[in-house]
Amino acid sequence: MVATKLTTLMKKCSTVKHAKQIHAQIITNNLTHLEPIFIHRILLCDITNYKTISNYILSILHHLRNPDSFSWGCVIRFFSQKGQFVEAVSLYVQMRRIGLCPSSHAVSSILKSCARVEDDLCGLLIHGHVHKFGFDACVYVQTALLDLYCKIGDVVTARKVFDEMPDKNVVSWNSLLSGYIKGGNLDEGQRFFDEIPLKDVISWNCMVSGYAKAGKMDRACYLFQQMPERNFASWNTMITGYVDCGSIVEARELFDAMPRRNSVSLITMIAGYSKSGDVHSARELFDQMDDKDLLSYNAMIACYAQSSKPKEALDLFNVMLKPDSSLHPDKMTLASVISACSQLGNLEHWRWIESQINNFGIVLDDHLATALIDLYAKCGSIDKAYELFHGLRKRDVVAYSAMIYGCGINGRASDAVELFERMAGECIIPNLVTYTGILTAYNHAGLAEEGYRCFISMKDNGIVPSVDHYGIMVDLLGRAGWLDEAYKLIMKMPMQPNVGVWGALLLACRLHDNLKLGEIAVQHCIKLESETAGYYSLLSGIYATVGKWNDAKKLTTGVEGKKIIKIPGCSWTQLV
DNA sequence: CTAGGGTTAG
Repeated sequence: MVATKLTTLMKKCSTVKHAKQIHAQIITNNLTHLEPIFIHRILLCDITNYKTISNYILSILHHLRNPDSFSWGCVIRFFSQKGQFVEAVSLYVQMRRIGLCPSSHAVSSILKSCARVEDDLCGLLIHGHVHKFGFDACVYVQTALLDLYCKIGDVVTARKVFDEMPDKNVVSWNSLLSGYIKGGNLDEGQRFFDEIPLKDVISWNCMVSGYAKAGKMDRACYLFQQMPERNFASWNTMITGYVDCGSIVEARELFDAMPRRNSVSLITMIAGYSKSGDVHSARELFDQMDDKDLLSYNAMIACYAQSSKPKEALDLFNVMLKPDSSLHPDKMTLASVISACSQLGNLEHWRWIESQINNFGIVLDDHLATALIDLYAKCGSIDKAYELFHGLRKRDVVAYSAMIYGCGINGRASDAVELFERMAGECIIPNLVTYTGILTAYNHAGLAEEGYRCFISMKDNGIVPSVDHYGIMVDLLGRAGWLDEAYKLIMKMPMQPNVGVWGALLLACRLHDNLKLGEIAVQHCIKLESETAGYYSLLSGIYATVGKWNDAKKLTTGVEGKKIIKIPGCSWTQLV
């Protein structure tokens, strides 16, 4: 019997090529009545190339002589499961236009799609269909409905749906539990969790995840230990929890204690090490991965970019692009790569990045555009940066900060101030980075008084200046010749001044030939950093200017070479 | 229904 044989083959089918062969045989044997079943089977295929298979599935659907509710339902479920939610919704609309009644597959899938894109309007419309087409007793549809209400934040209605369900399975319980947890209602969640008649591993994971996300690791750990069974997600949730509250050591202990690890475990640890600044350990784990996927590369490249290692980030990006790797970079990859490029501040990278974006068909979103704004601004093309900035869908604190800093380093202080004020007008609270930008702008323009006023106003926004902000201020006051004020500011610092702060004062002393403060500054500089040649050179410069030739000579004897120190708020300054 | 990734400074 050909039909039986083909059905068996379809069950085993796992590639597009194979599916097409079977499909051809169905056509030649005139077995088109099998096609709805065929679609159902192919949906079970585990095929990695979603794009190709999506188009193929659609072409089958459109070539069916009589596509019925079942066929449509299968296809809609396929798109929903593959994360193509918008496509799924559009297919549902098409199906309704033909006048077909939706199957339970179609309705539950479309509810899931609405939930994922948080489209409450479409969701409410489908809620009507649930009654209209008689799915009040279908546990799948009802569960999808209650999950939709959880996802759009309406737990009360979700509870109502739940209470009216004639049948409930563990997924229904878990969905509502997840709704309570997501809404931050841990106590209510715990009470509900205790009521679940047959808890599965997901019920437990959900509860553990709730405590972990709230930073209550003690409670999460207590539950974790009581779990009757654990899967990858259980362990990975705990690791994420420890990483998020900065306990990288505990995270690692758990990671090592896992009976088996998957790529999520490794990526979570890599991101954790990245956050704690341990690039070496991150790379060690990355190298241990057998099959590195896109997300592993993204995590490692991001780690380098965030740890001021742009060169390494770009090197790894190039490894990823090797012809045999078949990995296709996405927005996440490019965001880190752009960040790396702008750290290098090299104009050549600009064109290269643009070609990469085009090559890989990456569509700019606000995140990526913000990274590009930074790149353009650092390359001195403030107009291009502005162009992108105006094109943003939503301008957040990061975008404003990048733009303000960009104006600052390009000597456009008035633009920076205007942006800063417009930002306040939009009720966006500036953060530490924003103040670094605006103070840098004042510094570059030599606007000491305005800069100082801005610095003082930081506390109005509840921002505590960091040591770097003090560095910029000392530089700003010092360059303006207000050396005593700069020194007083250092004395009032609530934290230990670093070499950047004292270096800025020393530089200002050289600029204005202030020997008294210069000697103090240089003492602190050499105490904080043993490489002292540059500091002594500066001091000897002051001695020379004020005519103390002997002191100058004493200092310069044995001192050779140049020293580069970093003064926050200004560019790399080479001191001779 | 549970677990992993991006942008601003230094």
